[in-house]
Amino acid sequence: MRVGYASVNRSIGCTSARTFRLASYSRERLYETIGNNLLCLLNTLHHNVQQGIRFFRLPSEIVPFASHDICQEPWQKDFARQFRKIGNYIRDHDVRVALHPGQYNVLNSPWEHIFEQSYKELCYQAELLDLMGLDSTHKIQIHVGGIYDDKAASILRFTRRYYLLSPEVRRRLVIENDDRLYTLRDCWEIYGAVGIPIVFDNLHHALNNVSDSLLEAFDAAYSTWKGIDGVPMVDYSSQAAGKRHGSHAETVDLDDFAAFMAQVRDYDFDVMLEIKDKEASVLKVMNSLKTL
DNA sequence: AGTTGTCAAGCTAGT
DNA sequence: ACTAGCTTGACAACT
Repeated sequence: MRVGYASVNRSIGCTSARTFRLASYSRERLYETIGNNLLCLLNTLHHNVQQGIRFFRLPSEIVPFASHDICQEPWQKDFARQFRKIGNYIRDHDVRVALHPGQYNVLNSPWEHIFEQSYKELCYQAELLDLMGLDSTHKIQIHVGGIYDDKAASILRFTRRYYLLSPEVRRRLVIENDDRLYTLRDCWEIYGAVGIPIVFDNLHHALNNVSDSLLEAFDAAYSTWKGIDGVPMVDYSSQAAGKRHGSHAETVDLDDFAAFMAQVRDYDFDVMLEIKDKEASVLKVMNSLKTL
């Protein structure tokens, strides 16, 4: 089992999510930023590997504005060597990476241009992984989208849009149950229609479910992953004490985590921690697993 | 050097 | 009609 964290390392002093304002866009600014982001990414992966961390969510901002109309630069060609180098490092060290586009990525929007824009972002993210030469176990994870007063119609719209996606995007795309709109059971319905794997999120399930137990939901999500997808991915987070529902805790609660693991001990999966202190919690969890 | 409003973008629920 | 909050963090303009 790999244990990972999202996007930004808190201790090494660089970030591979540097960006800039659209108003200050220029080819020079873009290339300088991509160059720095890729250097930091390799640095981050290296630090992860040295600590035994082999699961990492890449930031969406590695190439800022890549899916925006303003970006016409051939960055794919101009940074091909750097991408290949990072991909080689990932494969050589048995690291798994994933991507998680932001809240503006909505495949099932009734508005065609929002779908088109979301699709462009997915193409960019798939391209990142393709340029690294990574196989289909390296995923892109999204939420189902909006409801628009008609969940059944919106689920149907998602499935229709899914078939419009390129094979390069589809082989990597997975959906996650969210904290308010689409439950694991809703995701399961979509899986039944198009066969897309489901990422189980424990906190979202706790906040948003019909009547399914954690184990029922986990098992259902688990069964949607095929060999070509790699072992299932799971998002794990703890509720921040005293904060509003759904906000992520500052650091992992090892008792909660142990209770979670006790329920799913028979499954092999990779777990992504969505916890504010990032790799610090990963190290805590990895350490606790030795004695579990 | 530190602070804070804003950032390319969508949607929902609550005021 | 408007806004906080979302997987979030970082930029840039101001003290």
